[in-house]
Amino acid sequence: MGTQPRGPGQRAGLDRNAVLAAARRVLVDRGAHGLSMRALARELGVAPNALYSHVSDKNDLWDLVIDDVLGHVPVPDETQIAADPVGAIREVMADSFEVLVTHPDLMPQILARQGARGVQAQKLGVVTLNALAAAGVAGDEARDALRVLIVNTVGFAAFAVEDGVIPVDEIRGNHARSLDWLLTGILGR
Amino acid sequence: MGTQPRGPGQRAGLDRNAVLAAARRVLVDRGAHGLSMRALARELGVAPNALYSHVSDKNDLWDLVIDDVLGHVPVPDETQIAADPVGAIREVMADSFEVLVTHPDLMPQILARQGARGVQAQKLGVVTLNALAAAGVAGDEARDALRVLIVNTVGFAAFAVEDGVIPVDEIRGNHARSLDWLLTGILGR
DNA sequence: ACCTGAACACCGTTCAAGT
DNA sequence: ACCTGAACACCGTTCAAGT
Repeated sequence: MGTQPRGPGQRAGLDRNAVLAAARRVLVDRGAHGLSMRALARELGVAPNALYSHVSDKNDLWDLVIDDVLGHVPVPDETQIAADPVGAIREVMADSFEVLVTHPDLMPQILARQGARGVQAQKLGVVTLNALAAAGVAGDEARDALRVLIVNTVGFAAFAVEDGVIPVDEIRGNHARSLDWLLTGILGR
Repeated sequence: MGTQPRGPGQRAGLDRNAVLAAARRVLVDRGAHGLSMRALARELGVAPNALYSHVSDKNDLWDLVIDDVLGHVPVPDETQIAADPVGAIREVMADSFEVLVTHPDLMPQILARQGARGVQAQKLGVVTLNALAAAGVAGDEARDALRVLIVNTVGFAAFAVEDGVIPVDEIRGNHARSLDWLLTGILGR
């Protein structure tokens, strides 16, 4: 729409939030594979290196994007956890799977950074630990259980590659059953 | 060692096996991240595009490398499976974890191709299904169980990134415990 | 502080040509 | 059939300079 090219020193009016918003758009349009610094700059109508004023590097961008995605997972409230802790755990994991499976090509990055350390990720971790405690699982066992549940859910989401031979419905079913099995084991029958 | 540069038409004496062997070397030296077509060509003292005579593309190379890695997992024999099927399952998964954790940065690729379809991968799948059958799990349930066990094992191996804050020993412990829980659930207490 | 231009050291892959 | 040279369309990141 007639955006004039800028010379050196002319501002584009970017900030960390605008960069994230653009990253979201590139992510849904071109997938995680297509989310490059240069493609992101193109989306913003900006020189590639301009991004480094708002993001320290691509790793920082990944952290931003991943926690943004995890922010879409609904968090069960305390009364719900108290009423049905096991149901709450099942729900968090099922909801997480649904959100994660939207971007299966993003999951490798999540696993490779050991489950994401962002604000949203930690929030999900805390409520799951609370639910486990309410279900009678605490201490080392709870930490183990949380990690197993995360690896399982992220792993199945990663398993659901776009051009995959296996339909997502089937993988969703696998994930649900794995949840049953894990909870049986964790809760000690 | 005085290797003369070749002109067009001069053979380098490559074959699919030599390419794989070089890929193995690059993989241990520079990691999965450093295993590029160009780096592989450099290792072989050959032009980058020369590889396309022995490998259809990089995806094909990944398939080759992944199945090669999986080939290092010891396969339990039939008598062992018959004697202690559950122990055999536990052993295959633990052994797989040990082999896979050697190249944690390779695991994202494995998950993204839905568990590897190579010869070695299928062999491991068949013996695990046999062990499940011997333990009384068959049909759909066995197929589900196999997939859950694979996702869990590959997922934990992916979780063990090199520069990770979490030591491998701890992740190995998590994996062992997750195996217990899963088997408890799968075998119906 | 926020941006551009130019550059560096990379990628995967294709196409034409040589033997 | 197996290889090289050259090229195309990309990467992430840094450095100097402009306002």
